[in-house]
Amino acid sequence: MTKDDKLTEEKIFDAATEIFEEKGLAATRMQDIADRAGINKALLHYYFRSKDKLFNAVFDKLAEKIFAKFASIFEEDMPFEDKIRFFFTEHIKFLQKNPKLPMFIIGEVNRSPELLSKFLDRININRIKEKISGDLGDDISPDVIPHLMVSIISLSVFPVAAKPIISGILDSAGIDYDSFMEERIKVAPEFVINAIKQQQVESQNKRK
Amino acid sequence: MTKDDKLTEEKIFDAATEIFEEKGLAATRMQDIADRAGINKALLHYYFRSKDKLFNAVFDKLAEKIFAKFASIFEEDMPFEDKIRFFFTEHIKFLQKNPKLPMFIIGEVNRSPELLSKFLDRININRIKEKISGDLGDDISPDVIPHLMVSIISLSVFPVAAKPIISGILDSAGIDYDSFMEERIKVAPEFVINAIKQQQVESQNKRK
DNA sequence: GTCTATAGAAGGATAGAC
DNA sequence: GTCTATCCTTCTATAGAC
Repeated sequence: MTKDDKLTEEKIFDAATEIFEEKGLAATRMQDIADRAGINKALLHYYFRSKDKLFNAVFDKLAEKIFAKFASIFEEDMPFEDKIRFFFTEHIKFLQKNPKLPMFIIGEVNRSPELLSKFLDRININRIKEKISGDLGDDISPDVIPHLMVSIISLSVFPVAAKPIISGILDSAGIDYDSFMEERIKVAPEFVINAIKQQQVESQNKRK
Repeated sequence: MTKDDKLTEEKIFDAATEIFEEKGLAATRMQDIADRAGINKALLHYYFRSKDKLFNAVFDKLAEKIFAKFASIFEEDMPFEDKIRFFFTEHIKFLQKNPKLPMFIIGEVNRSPELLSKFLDRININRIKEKISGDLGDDISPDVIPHLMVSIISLSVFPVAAKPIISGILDSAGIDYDSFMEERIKVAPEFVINAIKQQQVESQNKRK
């Protein structure tokens, strides 16, 4: 494979990534990808054979991207409250740079759930669960740890995934979406930390 | 319009609703709608002229449906903590009955943001903001009320919108999705209530 | 109002020249 | 490796018989 091959293949792959991420598989046209890549439609098939194969290559790459950060963050060696703050900072900043990514992944997995297998093995939920459980001590029941995890993800992903709607509603109240998300980097972790603290307080009161 | 007209038009509309909600505009085929309605493809055009017009009729109906409950819940006359509990109970139960609805709305609005105008006027965020502000008193800054609202919506909608992914991840940890969501009706409101309580405690400590 | 048949457009994929 | 031209399937939409 010569250097030029590589360049063309990359141009196609990058263009496909942008358009698939934006529109999803069903609404994407091979012609649009060719146009954005600045090459001919036939070349798409020369390099990737079919629309499906090109899509799968793109999906793999993007699934890799979105789950790369996840697991590692809670492995860090720092106080739990700082982990929460660190997570929201890193995660929201990442999502701001890749605002279309969550909806793309959720939408396509929704359409064909077999795509799940492509990244499920990347996530060891029990490992994370134990980590958090160890951090939080006996005042938090292990049964609510999965809820805590889902809550944290919901709080950081949803406002980005539903950006057009949230943005529209905020706008109607005179609030700028971007400023709102900047605030959120601070507000969201404190929300979570407060909920956990209060839970611990109540749990200790009961024991007395 | 005779009685039979009405029946056929409804059959088409209902079939279209199911399929659009499931697959979205781009992936939906008129033939699939005709098949599910048990009638001929030509009839779709007889009653709704074009795919786009049929889609818009369906979208209007579904947008109406998902936002109907929203505003009213916080108008209820009860203690704030009960409002939170009431909201999650009602909202999660509603979403369990309509699991495809959030992704449909978010996905289609994402694709063409002009759809937003169809329901934005239904939501008076400042009205809700004032209600909540009144309920919470001075210990919660008015600036964080929008964050609180977005957090509440995130916590209830996201786990349903991302059902295939959440379900898959939970499954790999031996947790059943439906049981998880039943728990969530109780866990999520307590999470929010705890966060607010702790916030109020800290705010009062500062003042002393 | 409902059907069959078909027009007409769009999109994925391939053949073949260079 | 890249292009033009074209095939073939799929899909929306309409014409016209009943």
